[in-house]
Amino acid sequence: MTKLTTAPLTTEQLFAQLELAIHEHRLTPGTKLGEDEIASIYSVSRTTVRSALQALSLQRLVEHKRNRGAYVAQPTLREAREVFEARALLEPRTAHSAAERTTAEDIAKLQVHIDAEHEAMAAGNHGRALYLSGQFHIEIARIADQSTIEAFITQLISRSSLIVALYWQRRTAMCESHAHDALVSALADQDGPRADELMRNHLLDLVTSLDLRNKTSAPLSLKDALAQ
Amino acid sequence: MTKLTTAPLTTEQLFAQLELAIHEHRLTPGTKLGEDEIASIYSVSRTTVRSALQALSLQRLVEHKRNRGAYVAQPTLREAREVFEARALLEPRTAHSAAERTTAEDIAKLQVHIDAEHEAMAAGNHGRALYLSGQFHIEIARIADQSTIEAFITQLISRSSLIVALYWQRRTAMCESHAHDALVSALADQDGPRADELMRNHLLDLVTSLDLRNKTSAPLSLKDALAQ
DNA sequence: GTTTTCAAGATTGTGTACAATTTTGCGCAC
DNA sequence: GTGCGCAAAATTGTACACAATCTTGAAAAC
Repeated sequence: MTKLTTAPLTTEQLFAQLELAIHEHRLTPGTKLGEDEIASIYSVSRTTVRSALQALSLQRLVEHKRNRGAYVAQPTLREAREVFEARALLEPRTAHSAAERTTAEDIAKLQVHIDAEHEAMAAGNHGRALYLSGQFHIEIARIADQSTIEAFITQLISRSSLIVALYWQRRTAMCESHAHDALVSALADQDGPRADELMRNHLLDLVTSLDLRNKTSAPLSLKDALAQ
Repeated sequence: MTKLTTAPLTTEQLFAQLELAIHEHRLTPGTKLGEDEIASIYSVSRTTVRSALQALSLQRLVEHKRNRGAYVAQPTLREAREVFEARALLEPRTAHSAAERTTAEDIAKLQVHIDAEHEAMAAGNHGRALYLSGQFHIEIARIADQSTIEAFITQLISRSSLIVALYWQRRTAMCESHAHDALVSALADQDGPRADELMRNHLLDLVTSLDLRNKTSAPLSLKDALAQ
């Protein structure tokens, strides 16, 4: 997108490009990620592509089928529930910690972030809005100053993006960052318990806006349905 | 060790070998992991070695310094605290869930595990005992049937092994798997709250058996001290 | 007409070679 | 004698080439 230089991408840069594309739903679950294809698109060698794909695989963003290639991951219903259970375990407490050490700069940063979210929404760029919405949660983890938990949450956010792509029921207005506004308010007041509670409810809202009920089977990619 | 076949190792196998060596403290924090060196030891190409090292790096078991090579990670005091805070957040609840769905087979498996721990301790094989002690926690996460959280705990256990290597104060008897016995008992009774409590205390005991107090600086590797 | 088999094509997994960067050792100046 | 600088050696990062495995298509047998 914003890549105008002809300098060859490094592994980390390619990783970031692919990660962003997945976050913004330009790459949807089940999409095959052919190594030669990506290599030619970005003008890098397959070695670099493989390295980036392995990293994405360890973050559970792509699934590696032995001798069959890499595909954008398709979290099952079970995995989807697991991801949100893990988030429910980690994020409220993290928001609590974050509130207790929020600085004025943090608030300013979050406000800018939320403005960008609103802007993306207004522009109808749902992919961008979703990405920013996720980054908001990561930002809170960063404020909590817990890099280990932040890394976990980052992974969970990424996977949540895949889950949204698969199980979002369109009738609900997903990214109403109303909840984010309230969270910033709680953080500004350094009100740990309120931030905890708000985050807990926010996650519950997220889950209910998804359709995680048992379906007999939900093969969203024709290709995959035929493969079996 | 038990590698008698001349078949070339695959990436995952090499990863497992190195991971185990780190868990068992045969590789200690700060050790340089030269690519050519490992490649010749295991008779594989550097490609395979790099792949395994990248995977270990993403699990935070090795640190990759750009153009300077891979080293067995040296968690800082701060990281050490973070790891155990994350464990305190994840494991008690996971033990709670596990207790509610423990089967007879699970108990049998855990009992075998504990016996192996005792045996390794009796044999004075502390590395092995430490490894098994970690596996016990992972096994509980597996019983809880939460693969996502299990993956997180697995990583935290691995890093805990590094932390023990760095910050264990020898005067305490580390791996007294007394606590493990009690946990198995709680699981056998399907007593969730008790398992939760036991796990919480067990983790507290672990932390206090480490020396995570602030030191002005704790450069455990001469090399690293000189490098700065 | 359907099923099975086999070969050709395509794609991934691994090994090797080259380029870039860093480290290191010696020499020289001060 | 100490400090700086440059060149040689070593090590990592990337690109390329080959081997192994899987998919695909058609042809032949039933």
